[in-house]
Amino acid sequence: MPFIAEILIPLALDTPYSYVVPAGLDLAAGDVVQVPLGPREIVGVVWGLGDTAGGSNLRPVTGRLPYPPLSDPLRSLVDWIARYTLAPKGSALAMVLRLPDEAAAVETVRVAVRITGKPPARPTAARSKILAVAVDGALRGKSALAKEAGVSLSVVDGLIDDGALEAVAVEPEPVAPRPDPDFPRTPLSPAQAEAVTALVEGFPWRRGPGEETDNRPVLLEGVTGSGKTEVYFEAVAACIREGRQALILMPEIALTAQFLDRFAARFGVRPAAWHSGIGGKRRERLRLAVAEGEALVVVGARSALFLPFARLGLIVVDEEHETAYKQEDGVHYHARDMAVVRGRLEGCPVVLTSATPAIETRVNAARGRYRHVLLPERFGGRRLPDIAAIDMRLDQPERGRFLSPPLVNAVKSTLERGEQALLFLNRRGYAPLTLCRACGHRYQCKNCSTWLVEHRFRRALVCHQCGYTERRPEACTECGTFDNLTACGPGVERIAEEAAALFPDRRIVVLSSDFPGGAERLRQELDAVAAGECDVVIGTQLVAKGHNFPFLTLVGVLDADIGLTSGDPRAAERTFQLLQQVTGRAGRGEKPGRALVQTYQPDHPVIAALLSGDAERFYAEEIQAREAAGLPPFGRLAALIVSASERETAEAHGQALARAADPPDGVMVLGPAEAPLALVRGRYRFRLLVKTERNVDLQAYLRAWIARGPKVRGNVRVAIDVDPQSFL
DNA sequence: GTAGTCCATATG
DNA sequence: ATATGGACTACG
Repeated sequence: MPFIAEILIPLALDTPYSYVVPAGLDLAAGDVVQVPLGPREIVGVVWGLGDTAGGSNLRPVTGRLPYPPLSDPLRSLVDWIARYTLAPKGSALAMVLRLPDEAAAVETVRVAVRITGKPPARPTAARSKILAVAVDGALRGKSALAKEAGVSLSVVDGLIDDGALEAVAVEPEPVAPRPDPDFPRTPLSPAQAEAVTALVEGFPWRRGPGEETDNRPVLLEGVTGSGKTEVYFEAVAACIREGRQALILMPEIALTAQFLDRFAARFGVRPAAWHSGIGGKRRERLRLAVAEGEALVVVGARSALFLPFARLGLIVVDEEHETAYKQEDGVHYHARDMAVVRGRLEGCPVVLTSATPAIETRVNAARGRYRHVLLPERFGGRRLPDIAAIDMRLDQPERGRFLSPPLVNAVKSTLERGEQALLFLNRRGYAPLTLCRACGHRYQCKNCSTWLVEHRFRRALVCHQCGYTERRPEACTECGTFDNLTACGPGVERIAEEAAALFPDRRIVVLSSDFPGGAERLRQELDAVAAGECDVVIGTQLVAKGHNFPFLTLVGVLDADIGLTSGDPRAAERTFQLLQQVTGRAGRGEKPGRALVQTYQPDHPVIAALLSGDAERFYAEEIQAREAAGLPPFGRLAALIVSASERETAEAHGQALARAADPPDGVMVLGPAEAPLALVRGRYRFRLLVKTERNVDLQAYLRAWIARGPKVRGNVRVAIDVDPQSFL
C-alpha cells in the first residue's frame, strides 16, 4: 500500500490534492514540498498523510523544499479562515506561503573592500583617487567606494585583481536586532503601571502551573494621549523576557519612522517592520528570522498576521477600530478578528487597543468575552483638549469661504504663539461638485452615480468611487460655453488656497491619501509635520490616524456633519470615532490644546457626545438604538448572488450557513434576475456571498461594490465584517 | 496560478 | 478561413 500525502496548493482550490510519497521521502504535516501540477512543478504544503490508496494514477511528490514547515496553529489558521470567509483553502494558504520568487531566492553575497597596503603595480590617476579614499583602512561597499572616489566600478575590480584592495564578505545587516526588555526607559505614570499589571495579569506564560489563567482577548481602551503604547510595550517586554515573540499589528499608514523610534526609545533598537513596501531578499530574511524565532518583535500591517512565528507569545492590535484592518480583495478578512483567532489557536494573549473602540469590540468587552482595561486620563497630567462648537448658522464665513471668523481668529493666535494648527476636512481634492453656470450641467461619473471631484493640482475631474478620471474641460461638454464652470463646496485643496490667502507667510501642507509622490513620501511628510516643520496642516482623515504631532495645539474641524447623512448604518459610529480621534490630536505635547468644531447641527447626538466628551453615553445610546430597532449590535446577514447554473450550490451554501453553530440573522439567495439590475451590468455571471456584520442596506452595498469595477468572474466570494467569536 | 478548451466575434 | 479574446475548467 503506497503512502499518500494530501498536499494543499496555494491556488484557488478548495481541497488538497493527493500525491504518492516516493520511497525514502519522510514527510510530516506542514512540510513544504514541490509537486507536479499539470504540465508544471508547484509548491505545496503537506496537509495530511495516510496510507489509503486514493486511486492508482496518482503522481508522486517531487521532493521536500528547504523551508521551515508550517506549524500546527498556522495550518489551523488557514483552515479556519478558509471556512470562515468561504474562501478556497488554497487561497488562504497563499497568504501564508508567499514564497520568494526566483530572483529573490538567489542570495548574492555582499562584498566590501579594504586597502591592503600593497601598492598597485600600475598606478593610474583613477586608481590613486580610489586609494586616497580607501587609505583610512575602513570597509566599504564596492560601488560606494567607486562613487566616493568618482571613478567607475571597474577600476575597483582592477585594484582587487591587482592585490591593492582585498574583498571581504560581509554579514548582511541583522534584519531583526534583539530588543532589550530592560533598556532604561522613562518611568510609567501610576495609572499606566496599574494598567500594565491589569493587562499582563492572566497571561498564560505569566502564571505558574496550577495557577488560573485568563486568556480572553483584552481591550486596552485609553483616551488619546493616555500612553497606551507605553502600556502595551510593557506587555511586549514581559513577552520577550519569556523568550516568546510578539507581533504588533498596525494600520499600514500608522507604521511610521516616528513609531519605530518610539519603540527604539523603549527597547534600544527599532523593531523588525513588515509591510507591503518591504520586498525581495529583506522580506525573505525577515520571514526566516520569524520562523526561527530570532525576530522577537515584529511590527506590521495586516499581512504580518500570516507570518510563521515559531513561539508566538503576544499579539497587539493597535487602533483596533481602524477600517484598514479589513482586507477587501482576494480573501476577505478583518485582521483584528483574525488576530483574535490566531491568538486562540496559538494559545497566546491578544491585546486590542483604541481610544475609540469599534462598537462590536465594546460589546464584546461589555459581555465579558473580552477583558477591559481602561486608561481614562492623559499621561503626565495633561488635559484633554477643550472642545467647542462653532454654530455655522450663526458664524457664517464669507461667500465662497469655508473658515468661519472664530476659527480664523483661533488659527491666527495659535500661529502667533508659534504653535501648530490643523484644519481637518474629510474631503480630498478641490471641490466635490463641478457645474456649468450656463446650462447647469453637473459633472458625473460614467460608471457610478457620483459627482466627479475636481482636483485642481492635477487639472482633472476624478471619481472617488471607481477612480475614473477625465481632464477638467475648458468649455462645458454639454453646452460648449467657455470658462463658466463653478466649483461647489470645499475639498482640502480649496481650504489650502483659503489658508494661503489668510496666512501668506506660513508654511502650509496638505496631507491626503493622494499625496503626490506616494505612500513613502507621505510618511516622510507626516514625520516632518511631527518635527514641527510646518505651521498649518490641512488634512483628510489620515491625519487622525496614529500620529503624534507634539507642536499641534489647535484642531479645527471644518465640517463635522460630513458623513452623518450617509445611509451607512455605521455613519454615527464612524463619524464619532473620526472626530474624537482628530480632535484628540491637539495638546499632546507640552502645551494644552483645544478643538473648534464647525457644525450646522450642534445638537446631533454624535456632535453632542463629542462636545461633552461623553463617549460612554454615545456607545450606550448607539447600542440601545440598534436593540430598539430589533437589530443585534452586531449580527450577520448572508446573501448569495448566483448565476442560474450555480443556484444549487448557493442554496446548499446558504443552508450550511443557516445550520452553523451561530447562524447568520438571515440568508438570502438571489439569482441574477433578482439582484438589483444596476448590479448585473453587462454579462456578469457571478456568485457573490456577502456576510455583513449588521443589517446593512445590501443593495446599496452591492451597488457600491460593483461600481468599484471589480473583475467579476465565476466564483467570486465576498465575506466582510463577520464576528469570529461566534465561530470559536 | 496557468494551460488548454470552447465559442463568439473580428479580420483578411 | 483564420486570428483574437473571454469564459470556463482542470490541474491529484
